[in-house]
Amino acid sequence: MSFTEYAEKSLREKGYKLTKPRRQVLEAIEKAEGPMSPYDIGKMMEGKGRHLDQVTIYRVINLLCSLNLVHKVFSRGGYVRCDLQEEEGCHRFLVCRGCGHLQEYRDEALCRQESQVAQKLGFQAEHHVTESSGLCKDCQG
Amino acid sequence: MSFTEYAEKSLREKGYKLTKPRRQVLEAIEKAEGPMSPYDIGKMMEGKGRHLDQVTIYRVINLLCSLNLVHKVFSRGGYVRCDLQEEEGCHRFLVCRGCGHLQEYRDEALCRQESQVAQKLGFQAEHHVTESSGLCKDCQG
DNA sequence: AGCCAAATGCAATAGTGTTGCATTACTGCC
DNA sequence: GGCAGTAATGCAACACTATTGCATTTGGCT
Ligand SMILES: [Mn+2]
Ligand SMILES: [Mn+2]
Ligand SMILES: [Zn+2]
Ligand SMILES: [Zn+2]
Repeated sequence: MSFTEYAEKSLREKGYKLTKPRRQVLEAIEKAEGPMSPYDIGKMMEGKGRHLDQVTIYRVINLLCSLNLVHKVFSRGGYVRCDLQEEEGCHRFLVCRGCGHLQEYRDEALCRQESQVAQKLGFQAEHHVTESSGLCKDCQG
Repeated sequence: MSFTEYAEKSLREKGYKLTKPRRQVLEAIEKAEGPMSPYDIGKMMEGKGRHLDQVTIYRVINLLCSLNLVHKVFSRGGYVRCDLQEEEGCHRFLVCRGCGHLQEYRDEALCRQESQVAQKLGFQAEHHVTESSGLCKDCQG
């Protein structure tokens, strides 16, 4: 199931309407290679003759983020589609400082250890947001 | 050694000038309880009768960030002083969703494991940025 | 005191994000 | 397929975040 298909299914199941702006934003994010800002999406639409209000784009993105269908990449600015459809737990990112390549991953053991370290400090962790920077396979050596 | 003292010492040692705007920003960040935006700092100054240009505040903050004297807290917006003076490695944050309380910590084992997981994916990690959300001691139970 | 590189101030510009309210358009139902 | 009701969008306005270029000032040095 493609990203857009999965996202549309998720929206339906949760009672959200499947509107034209939502479809368009999903399509834009599906096609994009890297993180897109809401502004980028607006420009892309404009380039195709269509028009989407900035506020609408923000609202759509917020919804998608809240459903974990897209994630904000803090170290880069912008939003990317989730590549780990329906995999539970915390989704993390590897960000290559050479080529900008982004990889999403998940690791339960890491979550456990992270929560355990927090516990020692008296903190009850619920969610971990991590972005590691470094070099991807292609950019090493 | 207080935050400001340590920061001023660091700036000197690295050949940066110790200017009035830099002192003022350091003082503002030292006093602040939570993360401050550059705009917040500007308003605070204005409130005290002084005036600092926004651009200057941004430049000072960028410098302090590059020296790891302050950190940006992505999940909240805004910048906080580093509480782990001169402790090597990746500094992480625990962010309470109840009261907003912020705690900075460090854990080498966590870094090792995180880098190891990345390695398995062919990625050579150099730095980890983590913000965990959950409940602090006071906000539990 | 005087030099000068570094840093600041100012002006302009662009991107990010939010709110309120009138209008539109999905969805479910007949 | 039309209709009703609610959810979502469009628009207008606004506030905050961030960057650039250039003229001017100033901290650190001799
Ligand atoms: Mn994900
Ligand atoms: Mn720190
Ligand atoms: Zn790379
Ligand atoms: Zn708390």
